[in-house]
Amino acid sequence: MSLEKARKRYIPMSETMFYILLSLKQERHGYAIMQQVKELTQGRIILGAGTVYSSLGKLEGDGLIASVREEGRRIIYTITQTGKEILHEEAERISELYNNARGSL
Amino acid sequence: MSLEKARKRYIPMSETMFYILLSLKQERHGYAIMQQVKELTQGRIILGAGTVYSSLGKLEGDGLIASVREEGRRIIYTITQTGKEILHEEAERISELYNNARGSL
DNA sequence: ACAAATATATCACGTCGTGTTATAGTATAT
DNA sequence: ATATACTATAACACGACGTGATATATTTGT
Repeated sequence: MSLEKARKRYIPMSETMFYILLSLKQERHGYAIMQQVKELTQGRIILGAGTVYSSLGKLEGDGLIASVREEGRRIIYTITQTGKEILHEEAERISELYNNARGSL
Repeated sequence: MSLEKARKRYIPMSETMFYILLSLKQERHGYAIMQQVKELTQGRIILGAGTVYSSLGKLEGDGLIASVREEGRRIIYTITQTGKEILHEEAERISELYNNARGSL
């Protein structure tokens, strides 16, 4: 899939995709992502296994993440350059959203 | 639909739903919402007619907005108390998202 | 040894956003 | 006056996504 197409599909990105991508700024495997996202959101977001592994498949297929190695059953992923660019754009979108949401806090 | 069910369905809320709900803090009709959202996002979000009117139907059916009156063909909506509460929770969620996203800006 | 936690995979389901098409009134320009 | 663009709402079909459920297997703790 082209970067252009990836951009179209991933902006706006779901909260789930965003947190998975964010957690992969450091190398991690699926199960560790679940724990990291739970921690980042103080337990608000509990990702199910189905969510994590299907999301990883999509993100990898679209070139936003890549598997770097395997450790036994574990498959270790990391974010790609394309993924970083899209994450950055996503952060800008969230910033805009935040500025518009502040008045409702 | 109960408030409890509405909360479950609307958190996390889509960006589209959020902006429509936000724009209804002041009374507005569908077409005016399209323009308001375009303005709030500096042209980034252009809502299609299908998106706006189907979203208004869902939000009204779930009690987050209500039609207050009609002016010819125009149907004027406003946010309800339930809608305000959910909008507030949503703003809190976005705030958390923003704090986690800042490192990627 | 047994239970709980770790770890991945896959399927079916419902919801949502969007493009498209349709319809029609209103305002502006030529 | 008439054509064009803008305003305004409605309904449908489609694809993408998030999730729960289920299955399987390994490892760790008690």
